[in-house]
Amino acid sequence: MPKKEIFCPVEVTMGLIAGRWKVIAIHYLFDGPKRFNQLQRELRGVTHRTLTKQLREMEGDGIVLRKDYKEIPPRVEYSLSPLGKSLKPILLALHEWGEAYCKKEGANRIK
Amino acid sequence: MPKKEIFCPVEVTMGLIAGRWKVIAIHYLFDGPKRFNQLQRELRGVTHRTLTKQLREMEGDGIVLRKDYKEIPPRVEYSLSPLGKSLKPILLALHEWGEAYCKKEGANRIK
DNA sequence: CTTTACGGTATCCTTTTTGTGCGTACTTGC
DNA sequence: GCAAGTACGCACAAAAAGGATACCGTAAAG
Repeated sequence: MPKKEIFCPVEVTMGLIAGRWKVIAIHYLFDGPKRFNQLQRELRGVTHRTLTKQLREMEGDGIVLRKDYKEIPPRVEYSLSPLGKSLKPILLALHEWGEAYCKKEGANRIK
Repeated sequence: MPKKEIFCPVEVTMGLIAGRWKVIAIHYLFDGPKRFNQLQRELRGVTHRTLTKQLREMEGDGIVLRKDYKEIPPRVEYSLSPLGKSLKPILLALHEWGEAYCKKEGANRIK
């Protein structure tokens, strides 16, 4: 999205979670800390470049934590910060609504 | 967003409301039906082309209704469908979280 | 007679986002 | 000794989103 002045809190939140893989990444991170490649495999389809970018953005926004163990071969763990965990109600709301929507969609297709 | 297979309901919902002006438009439509130009003025900054596109997409997804009065000069009213209105909890969650985030941001800046 | 408003469509262009593929430094397993 | 895995960075390319502008037909206002 191009830059735009944001006045409404709703947009603030959207600005932080809008990103092709962010919500799903957050979703998976609710299971607990994950290593980079583990996450990438779970998200099936992200390239490392994109995943890195989105995780780093979320780190910058304070919703994801990055722990670099400085080992060789590299080991990096991503996890949700408390702020990130506080997104749970939103994720739940999105999930619930999406599920209901899909059911309705299915029902409509039968007609 | 480029095309991508969607497996998770969370993504379904995000796919429908991700769009530069969609959530704010929905926000304003919670006030009641609005005419096109009225909405455009309220959203300060959208071009009519973009607003048209986003409204039509939402119409296609079933969350917005479009009533064309077939008058001259044209009169078209947009409103939320019941499905659109059912997004309220999500909007509220986004709003609440965004507000809390902004306060925290402000607090951090003072440090 | 000109301007303004309405609700768009069509065309072109810029910005933003995401993907592709290569390179890296080092270790472990075969 | 060679491949595979780890967590990226980087240059380049493609795709998608959004914006700028012109135009349309009609009518009311000035």
